[in-house]
Amino acid sequence: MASKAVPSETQRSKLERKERVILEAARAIFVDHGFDGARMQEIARRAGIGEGTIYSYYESKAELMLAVLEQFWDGLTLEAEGVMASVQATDFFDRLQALAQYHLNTVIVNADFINLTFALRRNNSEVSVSRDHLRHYVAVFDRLFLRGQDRGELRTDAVLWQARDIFYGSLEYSARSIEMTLEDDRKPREQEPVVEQMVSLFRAHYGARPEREAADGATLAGLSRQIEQLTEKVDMLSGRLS
Amino acid sequence: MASKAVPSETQRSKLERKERVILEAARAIFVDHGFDGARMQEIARRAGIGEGTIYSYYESKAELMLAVLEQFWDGLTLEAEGVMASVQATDFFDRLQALAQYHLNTVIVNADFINLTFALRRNNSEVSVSRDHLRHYVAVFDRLFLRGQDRGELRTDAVLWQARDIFYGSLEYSARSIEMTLEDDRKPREQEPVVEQMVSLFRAHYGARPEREAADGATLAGLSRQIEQLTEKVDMLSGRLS
Amino acid sequence: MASKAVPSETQRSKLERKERVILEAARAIFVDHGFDGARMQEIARRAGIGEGTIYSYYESKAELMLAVLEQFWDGLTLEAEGVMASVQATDFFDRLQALAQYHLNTVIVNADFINLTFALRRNNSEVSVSRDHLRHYVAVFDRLFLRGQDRGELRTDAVLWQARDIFYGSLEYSARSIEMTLEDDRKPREQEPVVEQMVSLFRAHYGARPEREAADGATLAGLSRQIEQLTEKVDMLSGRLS
Amino acid sequence: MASKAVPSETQRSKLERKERVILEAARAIFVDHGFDGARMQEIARRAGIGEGTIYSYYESKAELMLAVLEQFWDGLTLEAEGVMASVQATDFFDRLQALAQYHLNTVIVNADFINLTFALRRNNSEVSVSRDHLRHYVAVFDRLFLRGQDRGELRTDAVLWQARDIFYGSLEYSARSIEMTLEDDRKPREQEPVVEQMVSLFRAHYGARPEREAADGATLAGLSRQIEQLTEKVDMLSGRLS
DNA sequence: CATGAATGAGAGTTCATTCAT
DNA sequence: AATGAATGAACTCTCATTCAT
Repeated sequence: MASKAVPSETQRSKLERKERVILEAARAIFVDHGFDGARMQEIARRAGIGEGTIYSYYESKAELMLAVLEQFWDGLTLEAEGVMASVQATDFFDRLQALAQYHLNTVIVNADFINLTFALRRNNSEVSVSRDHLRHYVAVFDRLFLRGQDRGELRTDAVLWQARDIFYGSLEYSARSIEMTLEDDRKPREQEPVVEQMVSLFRAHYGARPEREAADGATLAGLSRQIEQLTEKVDMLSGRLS
Repeated sequence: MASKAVPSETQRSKLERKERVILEAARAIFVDHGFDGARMQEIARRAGIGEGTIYSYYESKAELMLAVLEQFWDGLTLEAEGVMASVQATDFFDRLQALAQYHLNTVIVNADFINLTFALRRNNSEVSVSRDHLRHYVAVFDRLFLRGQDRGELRTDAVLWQARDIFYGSLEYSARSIEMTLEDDRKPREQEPVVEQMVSLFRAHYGARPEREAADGATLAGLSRQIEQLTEKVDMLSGRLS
Repeated sequence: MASKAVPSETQRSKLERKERVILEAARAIFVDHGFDGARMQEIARRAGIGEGTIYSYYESKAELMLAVLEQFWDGLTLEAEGVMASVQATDFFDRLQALAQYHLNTVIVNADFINLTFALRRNNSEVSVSRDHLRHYVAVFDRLFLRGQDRGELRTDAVLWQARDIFYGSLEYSARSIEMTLEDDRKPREQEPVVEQMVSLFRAHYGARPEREAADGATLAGLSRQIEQLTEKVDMLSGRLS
Repeated sequence: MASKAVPSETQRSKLERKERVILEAARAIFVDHGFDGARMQEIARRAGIGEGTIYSYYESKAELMLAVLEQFWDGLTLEAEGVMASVQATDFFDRLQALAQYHLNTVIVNADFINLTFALRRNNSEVSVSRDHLRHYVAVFDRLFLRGQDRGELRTDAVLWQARDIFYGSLEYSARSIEMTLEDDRKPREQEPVVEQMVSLFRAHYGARPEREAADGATLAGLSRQIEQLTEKVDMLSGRLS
């Protein structure tokens, strides 16, 4: 950088490439051995560089881990958005199925990192992925859900946060269960039923019901939502006062 | 002589007490710093004993961690069973609410350990809590659900594993969300709505529906409860303002 | 001791018996694992007593080792003297053969201790067997040799210390060689030839030679013995082949 | 780049020099305190390097000790061969005297290591110098002796292994005696008489006797050698059959 | 006197980080 | 900029010795 006034594009891209190589190597090693179990030497060897070189890209092991985790979550977000973009269907439930499929598989494949992200948030203040990175990921679901409501496919009185918790929570719990049965049982649990059941739960529970009693039902549901919104306002007010 | 052949009750209980002290200290330190971050010296200091003493109770750090984790999960199971035993109601949904309440709170308080349990299962084969310990815990839900089906309160075509995944998965995900809002936001998410929404999800989705007014009745009851809570909040708010 | 003015014979002998038990156990463990490799706990367990008890007999591990070593050398001396006493023959060379046989076997069986004795003399000033104990042992040879000179069986111009060095040194070196071939070779070196060659060396080199035919006689006798041994081997071989 | 692909001669020799420094320091500390008594920290301090550095040259304390011991024995072998090469005389006994002188002095100076070598072979399987290293050393004597037989200076019926055991065994035993008198006595035993007596023993006992009865003696000796060769053949035959 | 649970200093070893080349 | 040899603090675990019972 300092050696030339304007680093050529080649130099810049070279550095960026090396940074990617380091991140990739670090990711592989961190996944295999966890944060404490990973050794910088092994990461360097896998990246095909010297140990010291890592330190001209990242200040410490913790910072490297952080970069890996943030890249991981950003990657997830991009992938999830890619999945949403590539789904032809406009129907909410078809799109939900695609997202569920993607998320379930992702969680199974990357369970280590998802665990690590939250495990490290607690007892290693140095390695704490910012909430924003995590929120961006779940925002994919939020957008899908809100659009479903806008399009009249979902009940308008549905509570977003609950739907979100159910969606991600159940899938992650299922992933863990699936993985545990993989370890030594004969018949491992499959992924498809999990996805299907999730979609059918959403269809039954959050799907709009265009039937006759809609009037009364809608009235009650509407009341409920109004109350909830009011509650929220009161909460915020109370928050400001404290 | 006699003291050797038959260790007196005093001696035996002394040893057992010391073992408990060690486990308790170990648990505290492991929670604070994770497995690798925990120092045996600190555990010893907290237990008020010498470092070497730990090793006459547990062969290694890993074994100690394992004992802590298994004791933790066994404790959770016992507590959950205790909660179920102490709930007077026989109604499935009331009992479910009690269990959800307990689990949500437990998961918030002990998120560290739950994370640790699964994080260690992956990259530290030495510290791997047996599946049985984990299964015993979720069996509490399974028994409750099956009984609900037997009593005709739940649809008999419901899939147990899905219900279980939704129950535990959503609650744990919610707990994580709640905790993240606790860290630095003004208005933390509350536990009660999570529990209530979970119960009402089960009621709507898994509940047997013999009568048609049930839906309305339930909704009205729910509304009533929401209003009550809102009232309470407004009261508190006005209390603060005065 | 203090509890009664005069400890009864029973008490005294009890203590002595326990002391013997400790020494025996210590010896076994020290031989198996060396000084540093031996653990006091294992010695106590083998002696069938508590760990602390050892310390009321010996101040430290080093002192215990010292006691073991001194007892060992005293035992060797007594045994060697016993061998000398039990040999009927008065002929020097017959007696020498008995002593050589005993020493060679002893050195093979107790090589560990002999090594340990001298290894510890160097780098562990605490565990240093007094020279007297060692001298007492070799004095057995000295007396035998001097008597042989007195009786006119040995040249009077022979140098005692050289004869002694050759006797003990060669036998110990042979023992080491024999042991090394024992480890993994098919055909281990035997003890008998070593003893015989030692005796014949002494006969030839230190024996008084009054008669001239003695040389021939001795040679012929040697040939006769060699032929006998060969016959025996051939017999055994032909036995196996049949 | 160039520095990586081809480590300059300077770099290579630097590493080799450091390795020598470590070995030298380790040797000094091991000699002073024995294997278990030696502290890695002290070795590092003496070598003027950090503790961890040792471990990039040797995997463990045991491996370091092994390297020290093997270097020691290889060094002895080279020195002994050097002594043999530098002796002008072709006469067997002159050459033997040189070797005896060298060995006796070596054994006195390095008694620690020789003891350690064999002490560790027993109760520490990790630190066991290969038999080959030890055999190479004694092969110096074997070659000298066989050449003496070829040149007609030594009796052809002499048994090599006995001569070897006597040579090395006596000298080592003498060394030990000399050392023990050094410790606190007024008049220490000297080295020269030991060497001289050893040479004169060989001259008298193994030297060829060109005197008159040579005819008869030779015949008898020849018979003896024939028998011995036959014995050896029978042994080999028996070895093959087992 | 005998015990063995408790101790804690000290051992070998690891590995993130530094820095001379 | 890149390297990897060097570092040494910090780790887990051992075990001779002590001492309350």
